[in-house]
Amino acid sequence: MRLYDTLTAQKCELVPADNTVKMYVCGVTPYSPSHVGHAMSYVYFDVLRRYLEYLGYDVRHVQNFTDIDDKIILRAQQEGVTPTALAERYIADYFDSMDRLGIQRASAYPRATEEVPWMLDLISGLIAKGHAYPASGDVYFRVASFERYGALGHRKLDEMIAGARVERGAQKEHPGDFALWKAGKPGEPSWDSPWGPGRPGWHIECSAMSLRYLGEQLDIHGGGHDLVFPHHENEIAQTEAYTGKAPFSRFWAHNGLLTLGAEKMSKSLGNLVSAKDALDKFGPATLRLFFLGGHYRAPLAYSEENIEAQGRALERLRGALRSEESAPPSVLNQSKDQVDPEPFHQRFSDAMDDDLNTPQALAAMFDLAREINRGRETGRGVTVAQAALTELAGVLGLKLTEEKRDASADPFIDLLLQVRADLRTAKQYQLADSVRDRLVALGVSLEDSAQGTRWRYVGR
RNA sequence: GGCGACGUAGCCAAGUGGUCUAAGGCGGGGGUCUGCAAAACCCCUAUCGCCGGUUCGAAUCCGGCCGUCGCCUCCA
Repeated sequence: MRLYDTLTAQKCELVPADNTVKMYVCGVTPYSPSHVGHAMSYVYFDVLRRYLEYLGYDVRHVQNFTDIDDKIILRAQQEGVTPTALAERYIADYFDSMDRLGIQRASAYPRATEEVPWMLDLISGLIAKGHAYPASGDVYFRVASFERYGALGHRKLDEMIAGARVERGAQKEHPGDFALWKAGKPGEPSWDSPWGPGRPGWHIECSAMSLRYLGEQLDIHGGGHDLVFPHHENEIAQTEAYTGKAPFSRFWAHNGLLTLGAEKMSKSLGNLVSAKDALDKFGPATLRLFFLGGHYRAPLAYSEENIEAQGRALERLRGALRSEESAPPSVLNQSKDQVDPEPFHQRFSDAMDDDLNTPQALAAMFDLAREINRGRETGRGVTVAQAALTELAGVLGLKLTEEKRDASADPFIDLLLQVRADLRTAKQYQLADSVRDRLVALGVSLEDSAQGTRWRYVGR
Protein backbone atom coordinates (compact mmCIF):
# COMPACT_ATOMS: atom_id res chain seq x y z
CA MET A 1 0.00 0.00 0.00
CA ARG A 2 0.97 3.61 -0.39
CA LEU A 3 1.13 5.81 2.66
CA TYR A 4 1.75 9.51 3.05
CA ASP A 5 4.92 10.44 4.88
CA THR A 6 5.08 13.80 6.62
CA LEU A 7 8.86 14.00 6.35
CA THR A 8 9.08 13.64 2.58
CA ALA A 9 5.61 15.13 2.06
CA GLN A 10 4.60 12.46 -0.41
CA LYS A 11 2.92 9.12 -0.67
CA CYS A 12 5.33 6.21 -0.85
CA GLU A 13 4.97 2.49 -1.15
CA LEU A 14 5.12 0.87 2.26
CA VAL A 15 7.61 -1.97 2.09
CA PRO A 16 8.66 -3.25 5.50
CA ALA A 17 12.13 -4.72 5.89
CA ASP A 18 10.58 -8.07 6.68
CA ASN A 19 7.05 -9.30 7.18
CA THR A 20 6.75 -7.44 10.46
CA VAL A 21 5.69 -3.83 10.41
CA LYS A 22 7.12 -1.94 13.35
CA MET A 23 4.66 0.75 14.33
CA TYR A 24 4.99 3.20 17.18
CA VAL A 25 2.02 5.41 17.95
CA CYS A 26 2.32 8.19 20.47
CA GLY A 27 -0.02 7.64 23.37
CA VAL A 28 -1.65 10.01 25.78
CA THR A 29 -0.51 11.92 28.81
CA PRO A 30 -3.04 10.58 31.29
CA TYR A 31 -4.08 13.52 33.41
CA SER A 32 -7.70 13.81 32.26
CA PRO A 33 -10.29 11.63 30.59
CA SER A 34 -9.70 10.73 26.96
CA HIS A 35 -11.67 12.88 24.58
CA VAL A 36 -13.22 12.23 21.19
CA GLY A 37 -10.13 13.56 19.44
CA HIS A 38 -8.09 10.79 21.00
CA ALA A 39 -10.75 8.30 20.01
CA MET A 40 -10.56 9.48 16.42
CA SER A 41 -6.78 9.33 16.24
CA TYR A 42 -6.58 5.84 17.65
CA VAL A 43 -9.40 4.61 15.44
CA TYR A 44 -7.38 5.73 12.43
CA PHE A 45 -4.25 3.93 13.58
CA ASP A 46 -6.35 0.93 14.48
CA VAL A 47 -7.64 0.82 10.92
CA LEU A 48 -4.12 1.23 9.55
CA ARG A 49 -3.02 -1.71 11.65
CA ARG A 50 -6.04 -3.83 10.72
CA TYR A 51 -5.48 -3.17 7.04
CA LEU A 52 -1.79 -4.05 7.27
CA GLU A 53 -2.72 -7.27 9.01
CA TYR A 54 -5.34 -7.89 6.36
CA LEU A 55 -2.57 -7.54 3.79
CA GLY A 56 -0.73 -10.31 5.59
CA TYR A 57 1.81 -8.39 7.63
CA ASP A 58 2.48 -8.92 11.26
CA VAL A 59 2.26 -5.62 13.03
CA ARG A 60 4.25 -4.96 16.14
CA HIS A 61 2.47 -1.98 17.60
CA VAL A 62 3.85 -0.11 20.58
CA GLN A 63 2.15 2.78 22.29
CA ASN A 64 3.37 4.69 25.30
CA PHE A 65 1.80 6.35 28.28
CA THR A 66 3.59 9.51 29.32
CA ASP A 67 2.70 9.06 32.95
CA ILE A 68 4.98 11.72 34.38
CA ASP A 69 4.80 15.38 33.41
CA ASP A 70 4.04 18.84 34.77
CA LYS A 71 0.30 18.55 34.43
CA ILE A 72 0.08 15.16 36.05
CA ILE A 73 2.10 16.42 38.99
CA LEU A 74 0.03 19.58 39.27
CA ARG A 75 -3.28 17.76 39.03
CA ALA A 76 -2.19 15.14 41.54
CA GLN A 77 -1.14 17.82 44.01
CA GLN A 78 -4.49 19.57 43.62
CA GLU A 79 -6.33 16.37 44.28
CA GLY A 80 -4.03 15.16 47.01
CA VAL A 81 -3.20 11.89 45.29
CA THR A 82 0.05 10.51 43.98
CA PRO A 83 0.94 11.19 40.36
CA THR A 84 0.94 7.45 39.79
CA ALA A 85 -2.57 7.04 41.14
CA LEU A 86 -3.80 9.89 38.97
CA ALA A 87 -2.13 8.51 35.87
CA GLU A 88 -3.43 5.00 36.47
CA ARG A 89 -6.94 6.33 36.82
CA TYR A 90 -6.84 7.96 33.42
CA ILE A 91 -5.00 5.07 31.84
CA ALA A 92 -7.92 2.92 32.96
CA ASP A 93 -10.29 5.47 31.45
CA TYR A 94 -8.31 5.36 28.23
CA PHE A 95 -8.54 1.58 27.96
CA ASP A 96 -12.18 1.69 28.85
CA SER A 97 -13.11 3.96 25.98
CA MET A 98 -10.72 2.47 23.44
CA ASP A 99 -11.86 -1.06 24.19
CA ARG A 100 -15.43 -0.02 23.68
CA LEU A 101 -14.44 1.48 20.36
CA GLY A 102 -13.01 -1.87 19.36
CA ILE A 103 -9.45 -0.60 19.10
CA GLN A 104 -7.09 -3.53 19.12
CA ARG A 105 -4.67 -3.50 22.00
CA ALA A 106 -1.08 -2.69 21.14
CA SER A 107 1.68 -5.25 21.57
CA ALA A 108 3.07 -3.22 24.46
CA TYR A 109 2.08 -0.14 26.45
CA PRO A 110 5.24 1.01 28.19
CA ARG A 111 4.92 3.70 30.83
CA ALA A 112 7.48 6.47 31.01
CA THR A 113 8.03 6.00 34.72
CA GLU A 114 9.07 2.41 34.15
CA GLU A 115 11.57 3.21 31.42
CA VAL A 116 13.77 5.73 33.17
CA PRO A 117 16.95 3.61 33.11
CA TRP A 118 16.79 3.40 29.31
CA MET A 119 16.25 7.11 29.08
CA LEU A 120 19.32 7.71 31.22
CA ASP A 121 21.38 5.54 28.87
CA LEU A 122 20.12 7.51 25.94
CA ILE A 123 20.85 10.85 27.55
CA SER A 124 24.34 9.77 28.58
CA GLY A 125 25.00 8.62 25.06
CA LEU A 126 23.88 11.94 23.64
CA ILE A 127 26.12 13.84 26.03
CA ALA A 128 29.05 11.62 25.11
CA LYS A 129 28.51 12.37 21.46
CA GLY A 130 28.27 16.10 22.05
CA HIS A 131 24.59 16.30 21.22
CA ALA A 132 23.53 17.20 24.73
CA TYR A 133 24.89 19.07 27.72
CA PRO A 134 24.06 19.23 31.41
CA ALA A 135 23.30 22.57 32.97
CA SER A 136 22.59 22.94 36.68
CA GLY A 137 20.76 19.66 37.04
CA ASP A 138 18.97 19.85 33.69
CA VAL A 139 20.18 18.24 30.51
CA TYR A 140 19.44 19.87 27.17
CA PHE A 141 19.63 18.61 23.64
CA ARG A 142 21.98 20.72 21.55
CA VAL A 143 19.77 21.53 18.61
CA ALA A 144 22.55 23.16 16.63
CA SER A 145 24.43 19.87 16.62
CA PHE A 146 21.80 18.16 14.53
CA GLU A 147 21.81 19.57 11.04
CA ARG A 148 18.51 18.04 9.96
CA TYR A 149 16.64 19.72 12.80
CA GLY A 150 13.39 21.12 11.45
CA ALA A 151 13.13 18.70 8.54
CA LEU A 152 9.93 17.05 9.71
CA GLY A 153 8.14 20.31 10.29
CA HIS A 154 9.62 21.68 7.07
CA ARG A 155 11.05 24.75 8.63
CA LYS A 156 14.41 26.10 9.57
CA LEU A 157 15.71 26.66 13.03
CA ASP A 158 16.07 30.41 12.51
CA GLU A 159 12.46 30.70 11.36
CA MET A 160 11.26 29.05 14.50
CA ILE A 161 13.22 31.32 16.75
CA ALA A 162 11.91 34.29 14.82
CA GLY A 163 8.48 33.49 16.20
CA ALA A 164 10.05 34.25 19.58
CA ARG A 165 7.57 32.12 21.42
CA VAL A 166 10.29 29.68 22.27
CA GLU A 167 10.86 29.32 25.95
CA ARG A 168 14.20 30.86 26.81
CA GLY A 169 16.02 29.12 29.58
CA ALA A 170 18.97 30.96 31.01
CA GLN A 171 21.06 27.80 30.98
CA LYS A 172 20.29 26.98 27.38
CA GLU A 173 22.97 27.49 24.78
CA HIS A 174 20.35 28.01 22.13
CA PRO A 175 16.71 29.03 22.62
CA GLY A 176 15.62 25.99 20.61
CA ASP A 177 17.38 23.52 22.85
CA PHE A 178 14.95 21.32 24.71
CA ALA A 179 15.11 19.45 28.00
CA LEU A 180 16.01 15.78 28.03
CA TRP A 181 16.16 15.75 31.80
CA LYS A 182 14.69 18.17 34.29
CA ALA A 183 16.22 18.77 37.71
CA GLY A 184 13.91 17.64 40.46
CA LYS A 185 11.94 20.09 42.54
CA PRO A 186 10.94 19.49 46.14
CA GLY A 187 7.75 17.49 46.46
CA GLU A 188 7.94 16.13 42.95
CA PRO A 189 8.69 12.58 41.93
CA SER A 190 12.31 12.19 40.97
CA TRP A 191 14.83 9.59 39.92
CA ASP A 192 18.55 9.47 40.57
CA SER A 193 20.74 10.34 37.65
CA PRO A 194 24.36 11.26 36.94
CA TRP A 195 23.19 14.88 36.91
CA GLY A 196 21.35 14.72 40.18
CA PRO A 197 17.78 13.78 41.02
CA GLY A 198 15.21 14.72 38.43
CA ARG A 199 12.75 13.46 35.89
CA PRO A 200 12.64 12.96 32.16
CA GLY A 201 11.67 15.68 29.70
CA TRP A 202 8.71 15.22 27.46
CA HIS A 203 10.21 13.78 24.28
CA ILE A 204 12.83 11.40 25.55
CA GLU A 205 10.47 8.64 26.63
CA CYS A 206 9.26 7.95 23.12
CA SER A 207 12.80 7.63 21.82
CA ALA A 208 13.79 5.34 24.65
CA MET A 209 10.72 3.16 24.33
CA SER A 210 10.79 2.82 20.58
CA LEU A 211 14.47 1.89 20.77
CA ARG A 212 13.83 -0.66 23.45
CA TYR A 213 10.68 -2.23 22.07
CA LEU A 214 11.10 -1.84 18.32
CA GLY A 215 14.74 -1.20 17.60
CA GLU A 216 16.66 1.62 15.99
CA GLN A 217 14.51 2.01 12.92
CA LEU A 218 10.73 1.89 12.71
CA ASP A 219 8.45 1.45 9.76
CA ILE A 220 5.72 3.77 10.94
CA HIS A 221 5.67 6.40 13.65
CA GLY A 222 2.29 7.96 14.17
CA GLY A 223 0.33 10.46 16.15
CA GLY A 224 -1.85 13.51 15.88
CA HIS A 225 -0.80 16.32 13.61
CA ASP A 226 -0.16 18.51 16.60
CA LEU A 227 2.77 16.28 17.51
CA VAL A 228 4.77 17.05 14.39
CA PHE A 229 6.48 19.90 16.13
CA PRO A 230 8.08 19.89 18.53
CA HIS A 231 7.53 16.36 19.74
CA HIS A 232 8.35 14.27 16.70
CA GLU A 233 10.96 16.69 15.47
CA ASN A 234 12.74 16.29 18.78
CA GLU A 235 12.35 12.54 18.75
CA ILE A 236 14.06 12.39 15.38
CA ALA A 237 16.89 14.57 16.60
CA GLN A 238 17.44 12.57 19.76
CA THR A 239 17.14 9.17 18.23
CA GLU A 240 19.11 9.72 15.06
CA ALA A 241 21.82 11.59 16.91
CA TYR A 242 22.07 8.69 19.33
CA THR A 243 21.96 5.78 16.90
CA GLY A 244 23.64 7.50 13.99
CA LYS A 245 21.05 5.83 11.80
CA ALA A 246 18.50 7.55 9.60
CA PRO A 247 15.68 7.50 9.10
CA PHE A 248 14.48 6.83 12.59
CA SER A 249 11.14 5.98 11.00
CA ARG A 250 10.46 5.24 7.34
CA PHE A 251 7.01 6.79 7.61
CA TRP A 252 5.68 9.60 9.73
CA ALA A 253 1.92 9.36 9.78
CA HIS A 254 -0.14 12.16 11.26
CA ASN A 255 -3.87 12.39 11.49
CA GLY A 256 -5.80 15.63 11.09
CA LEU A 257 -7.28 17.01 14.26
CA LEU A 258 -10.83 16.91 15.47
CA THR A 259 -12.32 20.34 15.90
CA LEU A 260 -15.15 21.44 18.10
CA GLY A 261 -16.78 24.53 16.75
CA ALA A 262 -14.06 26.44 15.00
CA GLU A 263 -11.13 25.23 17.06
CA LYS A 264 -9.39 21.97 17.61
CA MET A 265 -10.56 19.93 20.52
CA SER A 266 -7.82 20.03 23.10
CA LYS A 267 -7.26 19.66 26.75
CA SER A 268 -5.60 23.01 27.09
CA LEU A 269 -8.40 24.83 25.30
CA GLY A 270 -10.90 22.99 27.43
CA ASN A 271 -13.35 22.48 24.58
CA LEU A 272 -13.79 18.81 25.15
CA VAL A 273 -16.27 16.08 24.66
CA SER A 274 -15.09 12.99 26.47
CA ALA A 275 -14.80 9.75 24.58
CA LYS A 276 -17.03 8.15 27.15
CA ASP A 277 -19.83 10.68 26.68
CA ALA A 278 -19.71 10.33 22.94
CA LEU A 279 -19.74 6.55 23.20
CA ASP A 280 -22.66 6.62 25.57
CA LYS A 281 -24.55 8.86 23.24
CA PHE A 282 -23.81 7.35 19.85
CA GLY A 283 -22.29 3.91 20.34
CA PRO A 284 -18.96 2.68 19.02
CA ALA A 285 -19.94 1.70 15.50
CA THR A 286 -21.64 4.99 14.69
CA LEU A 287 -18.69 6.94 16.05
CA ARG A 288 -16.21 4.85 14.10
CA LEU A 289 -18.21 5.28 10.92
CA PHE A 290 -18.26 9.02 11.53
CA PHE A 291 -14.47 9.12 11.81
CA LEU A 292 -13.87 6.91 8.79
CA GLY A 293 -16.26 8.94 6.67
CA GLY A 294 -13.47 11.50 6.47
CA HIS A 295 -9.89 10.93 5.42
CA TYR A 296 -7.50 10.44 8.31
CA ARG A 297 -5.24 13.32 7.30
CA ALA A 298 -8.03 15.84 7.01
CA PRO A 299 -9.39 17.72 10.00
CA LEU A 300 -12.88 16.76 11.07
CA ALA A 301 -15.47 18.81 12.93
CA TYR A 302 -17.31 17.20 15.78
CA SER A 303 -20.99 17.53 15.02
CA GLU A 304 -23.73 15.61 16.78
CA GLU A 305 -26.01 16.11 13.83
CA ASN A 306 -23.48 14.58 11.47
CA ILE A 307 -22.75 11.70 13.81
CA GLU A 308 -26.44 10.93 14.02
CA ALA A 309 -26.56 10.90 10.24
CA GLN A 310 -23.82 8.27 10.31
CA GLY A 311 -25.96 6.25 12.67
CA ARG A 312 -28.59 6.08 9.94
CA ALA A 313 -25.92 5.17 7.42
CA LEU A 314 -24.80 2.36 9.73
CA GLU A 315 -28.35 1.03 9.76
CA ARG A 316 -28.17 0.87 6.02
CA LEU A 317 -25.11 -1.37 6.12
CA ARG A 318 -26.62 -3.52 8.80
CA GLY A 319 -29.85 -3.80 6.86
CA ALA A 320 -27.98 -5.36 3.98
CA LEU A 321 -26.78 -8.13 6.25
CA ARG A 322 -30.15 -9.12 7.60
CA SER A 323 -31.16 -12.50 6.32
CA GLU A 324 -34.17 -12.73 4.13
CA GLU A 325 -36.66 -14.62 6.24
CA SER A 326 -39.06 -14.64 3.37
CA ALA A 327 -36.92 -17.12 1.55
CA PRO A 328 -36.57 -20.53 3.18
CA PRO A 329 -33.04 -21.95 3.21
CA SER A 330 -33.94 -24.36 0.46
CA VAL A 331 -34.46 -21.43 -1.87
CA LEU A 332 -31.18 -19.83 -0.89
CA ASN A 333 -29.24 -22.73 -2.23
CA GLN A 334 -25.71 -22.37 -3.42
CA SER A 335 -26.47 -23.26 -7.00
CA LYS A 336 -28.43 -20.06 -7.28
CA ASP A 337 -26.95 -17.10 -9.09
CA GLN A 338 -24.97 -15.21 -6.48
CA VAL A 339 -24.29 -11.50 -6.31
CA ASP A 340 -20.57 -11.15 -7.02
CA PRO A 341 -18.80 -9.03 -4.41
CA GLU A 342 -15.46 -9.07 -6.21
CA PRO A 343 -15.69 -5.70 -8.00
CA PHE A 344 -16.60 -4.02 -4.74
CA HIS A 345 -13.88 -5.84 -2.90
CA GLN A 346 -11.41 -4.59 -5.48
CA ARG A 347 -12.57 -1.01 -5.15
CA PHE A 348 -12.25 -1.29 -1.41
CA SER A 349 -8.67 -2.53 -1.62
CA ASP A 350 -7.68 0.05 -4.21
CA ALA A 351 -9.00 2.78 -1.94
CA MET A 352 -7.27 1.46 1.15
CA ASP A 353 -4.04 0.95 -0.78
CA ASP A 354 -4.06 4.63 -1.63
CA ASP A 355 -3.11 6.16 1.70
CA LEU A 356 -5.96 4.58 3.60
CA ASN A 357 -8.76 6.27 1.71
CA THR A 358 -11.55 5.10 3.99
CA PRO A 359 -14.23 7.40 2.53
CA GLN A 360 -13.75 5.70 -0.82
CA ALA A 361 -13.55 2.28 0.76
CA LEU A 362 -16.84 2.96 2.50
CA ALA A 363 -18.39 4.10 -0.77
CA ALA A 364 -17.56 0.67 -2.20
CA MET A 365 -19.18 -0.94 0.81
CA PHE A 366 -22.34 1.10 0.45
CA ASP A 367 -22.51 0.18 -3.20
CA LEU A 368 -22.08 -3.46 -2.27
CA ALA A 369 -24.90 -3.09 0.25
CA ARG A 370 -27.13 -1.72 -2.47
CA GLU A 371 -26.19 -4.59 -4.75
CA ILE A 372 -27.09 -7.05 -2.03
CA ASN A 373 -30.50 -5.46 -1.49
CA ARG A 374 -31.09 -5.37 -5.18
CA GLY A 375 -30.04 -8.98 -5.56
CA ARG A 376 -32.35 -9.99 -2.79
CA GLU A 377 -35.27 -8.33 -4.53
CA THR A 378 -34.51 -10.05 -7.78
CA GLY A 379 -34.14 -13.43 -6.15
CA ARG A 380 -30.39 -13.79 -6.46
CA GLY A 381 -28.24 -15.34 -3.77
CA VAL A 382 -26.61 -12.83 -1.47
CA THR A 383 -24.89 -14.90 1.21
CA VAL A 384 -21.51 -14.70 -0.49
CA ALA A 385 -21.83 -10.95 -0.92
CA GLN A 386 -22.99 -10.54 2.64
CA ALA A 387 -19.97 -12.46 3.89
CA ALA A 388 -17.76 -10.13 1.85
CA LEU A 389 -19.44 -7.05 3.28
CA THR A 390 -18.91 -8.36 6.79
CA GLU A 391 -15.27 -9.04 6.01
CA LEU A 392 -14.65 -5.54 4.66
CA ALA A 393 -16.40 -3.99 7.62
CA GLY A 394 -14.11 -6.03 9.83
CA VAL A 395 -11.06 -4.54 8.15
CA LEU A 396 -12.38 -1.15 9.22
CA GLY A 397 -13.13 -2.47 12.69
CA LEU A 398 -16.83 -1.92 12.13
CA LYS A 399 -19.17 -4.29 13.88
CA LEU A 400 -22.20 -4.75 11.71
CA THR A 401 -23.85 -7.40 13.80
CA GLU A 402 -26.51 -5.99 16.06
CA GLU A 403 -25.19 -5.11 19.45
CA LYS A 404 -26.05 -7.38 22.31
CA ARG A 405 -28.90 -5.91 24.22
CA ASP A 406 -31.27 -6.62 27.01
CA ALA A 407 -33.77 -9.15 25.72
CA SER A 408 -36.06 -9.05 28.71
CA ALA A 409 -38.66 -6.97 26.90
CA ASP A 410 -38.78 -9.26 23.88
CA PRO A 411 -41.72 -11.44 25.00
CA PHE A 412 -43.82 -8.35 25.60
CA ILE A 413 -42.96 -6.83 22.28
CA ASP A 414 -43.80 -10.11 20.60
CA LEU A 415 -47.08 -10.09 22.45
CA LEU A 416 -47.91 -6.60 21.21
CA LEU A 417 -47.02 -7.66 17.71
CA GLN A 418 -49.39 -10.60 17.99
CA VAL A 419 -52.17 -8.32 19.19
CA ARG A 420 -51.47 -5.97 16.34
CA ALA A 421 -51.51 -8.83 13.86
CA ASP A 422 -54.95 -9.85 15.11
CA LEU A 423 -56.17 -6.28 14.78
CA ARG A 424 -54.89 -6.16 11.23
CA THR A 425 -56.61 -9.40 10.40
CA ALA A 426 -59.78 -7.84 11.74
CA LYS A 427 -59.01 -4.78 9.63
CA GLN A 428 -58.88 -2.65 12.77
CA TYR A 429 -56.17 -0.57 11.19
CA GLN A 430 -56.50 2.47 13.42
CA LEU A 431 -55.82 0.44 16.51
CA ALA A 432 -53.11 -1.59 14.80
CA ASP A 433 -51.34 1.58 13.68
CA SER A 434 -51.64 3.02 17.15
CA VAL A 435 -49.76 0.03 18.54
CA ARG A 436 -47.10 0.45 15.90
CA ASP A 437 -46.76 4.19 16.46
CA ARG A 438 -46.33 3.71 20.16
CA LEU A 439 -43.70 1.07 19.70
CA VAL A 440 -41.85 3.34 17.30
CA ALA A 441 -41.97 6.06 19.91
CA LEU A 442 -40.22 3.64 22.25
CA GLY A 443 -37.51 2.95 19.69
CA VAL A 444 -38.92 -0.26 18.27
CA SER A 445 -39.26 -0.21 14.53
CA LEU A 446 -41.66 -2.58 12.76
CA GLU A 447 -41.45 -3.93 9.26
CA ASP A 448 -44.36 -5.87 7.82
CA SER A 449 -43.85 -8.38 5.08
CA ALA A 450 -45.77 -11.21 3.52
CA GLN A 451 -44.01 -13.54 5.92
CA GLY A 452 -44.92 -11.65 9.05
CA THR A 453 -43.71 -8.67 11.00
CA ARG A 454 -40.11 -8.11 11.94
CA TRP A 455 -39.08 -5.71 14.64
CA ARG A 456 -35.83 -4.25 15.87
CA TYR A 457 -34.48 -1.56 18.07
CA VAL A 458 -33.37 1.45 16.09
CA GLY A 459 -30.04 3.17 16.61
CA ARG A 460 -26.73 1.89 17.94
C1' G B 1 5.31 37.86 12.12
C1' G B 2 7.13 32.81 10.04
C1' C B 3 5.75 27.87 8.14
C1' G B 4 1.78 24.74 6.29
C1' A B 5 -3.11 23.03 5.04
C1' C B 6 -7.89 23.72 3.28
C1' G B 7 -12.43 26.16 0.64
C1' U B 8 -16.61 20.56 -3.89
C1' A B 9 -24.47 19.92 -3.74
C1' G B 10 -29.13 21.87 1.95
C1' C B 11 -25.29 19.15 5.31
C1' C B 12 -20.92 15.65 5.69
C1' A B 13 -17.25 14.02 2.31
C1' A B 14 -14.08 11.52 -1.91
C1' G B 15 -11.90 12.97 -6.42
C1' U B 16 -6.41 16.53 -7.78
C1' G B 17 -5.11 17.51 -16.07
C1' G B 18 -9.39 14.29 -20.45
C1' U B 19 -13.57 8.00 -18.51
C1' C B 20 -15.96 14.51 -13.75
C1' U B 21 -22.26 15.89 -18.01
C1' A B 22 -17.90 15.11 -9.95
C1' A B 23 -18.05 8.70 -5.64
C1' G B 24 -20.51 7.58 -1.22
C1' G B 25 -23.54 8.95 3.11
C1' C B 26 -27.37 12.11 5.46
C1' G B 27 -31.43 15.23 4.16
C1' G B 28 -35.22 16.62 0.38
C1' G B 29 -38.68 15.61 -3.98
C1' G B 30 -41.13 11.90 -7.19
C1' G B 31 -42.26 6.63 -8.07
C1' U B 32 -42.62 0.95 -7.01
C1' C B 33 -44.06 -2.27 -2.94
C1' U B 34 -47.75 -1.83 1.41
C1' G B 35 -54.47 -1.53 4.14
C1' C B 36 -51.30 2.70 5.63
C1' A B 37 -46.36 2.69 7.07
C1' A B 38 -41.32 0.98 7.67
C1' A B 39 -37.32 -1.26 5.15
C1' A B 40 -35.73 -1.92 0.21
C1' C B 41 -35.45 -0.71 -4.95
C1' C B 42 -35.85 3.03 -9.23
C1' C B 43 -35.56 8.35 -10.80
C1' C B 44 -34.32 13.52 -9.57
C1' U B 45 -31.39 16.99 -6.24
C1' A B 46 -23.34 20.53 -7.67
C1' U B 47 -19.90 22.65 -12.80
C1' C B 48 -16.15 22.41 -7.90
C1' G B 49 -14.57 30.26 -2.92
C1' C B 50 -13.58 34.72 -6.40
C1' C B 51 -10.50 36.82 -10.47
C1' G B 52 -6.82 36.10 -14.06
C1' G B 53 -3.32 32.76 -16.58
C1' U B 54 -1.11 27.95 -18.70
C1' U B 55 -3.22 24.01 -21.89
C1' C B 56 -6.39 21.24 -27.56
C1' G B 57 -8.62 20.33 -22.60
C1' A B 58 -8.69 22.27 -15.34
C1' A B 59 -12.52 21.11 -9.71
C1' U B 60 -7.56 19.13 -10.66
C1' C B 61 -1.41 23.20 -12.74
C1' C B 62 0.40 28.67 -11.91
C1' G B 63 -0.47 33.78 -9.86
C1' G B 64 -3.46 37.25 -7.07
C1' C B 65 -7.54 38.07 -3.79
C1' C B 66 -11.16 36.64 0.01
C1' G B 67 -12.30 33.14 3.90
C1' U B 68 -11.36 29.04 7.45
C1' C B 69 -8.01 26.08 10.18
C1' G B 70 -3.31 23.98 12.10
C1' C B 71 1.85 24.48 13.85
C1' C B 72 5.62 27.89 15.72
C1' U B 73 3.90 26.83 23.68
C1' C B 74 1.33 21.53 26.81
C1' C B 75 -1.73 18.73 23.26
C1' A B 76 -4.10 12.63 19.53
